[in-house]
Amino acid sequence: MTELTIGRAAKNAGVGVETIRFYERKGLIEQPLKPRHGGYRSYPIETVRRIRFVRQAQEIGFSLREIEELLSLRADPSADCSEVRERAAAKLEEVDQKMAQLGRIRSALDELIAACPGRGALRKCSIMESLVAATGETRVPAKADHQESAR
Amino acid sequence: MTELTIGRAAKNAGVGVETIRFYERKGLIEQPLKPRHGGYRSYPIETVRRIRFVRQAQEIGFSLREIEELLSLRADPSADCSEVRERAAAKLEEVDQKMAQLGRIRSALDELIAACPGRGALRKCSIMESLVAATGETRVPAKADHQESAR
DNA sequence: CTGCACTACGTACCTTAGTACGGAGTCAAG
DNA sequence: CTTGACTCCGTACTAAGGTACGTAGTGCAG
Repeated sequence: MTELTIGRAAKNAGVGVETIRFYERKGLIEQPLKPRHGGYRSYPIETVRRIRFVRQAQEIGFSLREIEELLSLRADPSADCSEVRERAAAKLEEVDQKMAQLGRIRSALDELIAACPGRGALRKCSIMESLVAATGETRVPAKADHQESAR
Repeated sequence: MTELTIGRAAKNAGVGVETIRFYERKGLIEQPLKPRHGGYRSYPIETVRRIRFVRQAQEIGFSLREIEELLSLRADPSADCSEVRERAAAKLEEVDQKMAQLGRIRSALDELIAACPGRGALRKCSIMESLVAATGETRVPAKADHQESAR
């Protein structure tokens, strides 16, 4: 049997026991309400993977709610796929936006590092300036509010 | 003059007025303690850009504390660069890790979408399965604790 | 010169994501 | 068959990141 107690599962997943119970309450992982050994929870390694996924997804800015949405995406051929496709496509969009932003910050950091030991007059000195240089300045109207239509 | 009131700055940056005050307290943006017009805060468009940066960085999983660290990176040729370089390199590392994870999720979503309308037996049905397939299964010891050395 | 919108400041309150606690039951090595 | 480690459950507490609120002071369009 490849089932783990909550303690072992927590250790393997790199979280605390309480966190697992918390995720269970939140519905992020199915609680094993089957009559388990002496009233103790028992987890398949699958659940450990799931918890790891949750943590990794958090690191890149997904909330638990969003992660639940991700995890609930299932391509069941017997169900109507179009809805799942749509939701998956929407998530993909989000992911791509995150990648783009990450890429901008990455270039800015690169530039910063490159500019660092350069002698002579530096133009790009901070992340902000590198970003502006890298993205071509997002225009700020600075005026033109006062009478707004949509809220 | 290209200075904005807090209300205009907030609108331009896409946040609430209270959020700007909050960021000021946190030290994320410099508070204009210069004797501004009638006791009112006044912001350069630069600050609006900064706030936008904060929001974008949050979207990809940086905390306000980390964002402050990012923003404080400055390649000043007159200061000692090595420390800035080091911190920038560390951040770059973090960014790359985020990108990798984002990439994995992206592939999993791609695969999910591709698998969706396929007739016949589906093997990869959920994000988790696509991920496992994409990453080649991280081994879980499942045993070998009970007597641990390092904490 | 008046009125409404905007601002200041401080404090209180909210949500998200855990963490900690206490008392009672369970397991298994010795 | 005892004892120390582990688990159960419910409730309480934290920290981060805002958001709202009340009172009082500006600013400017009409």
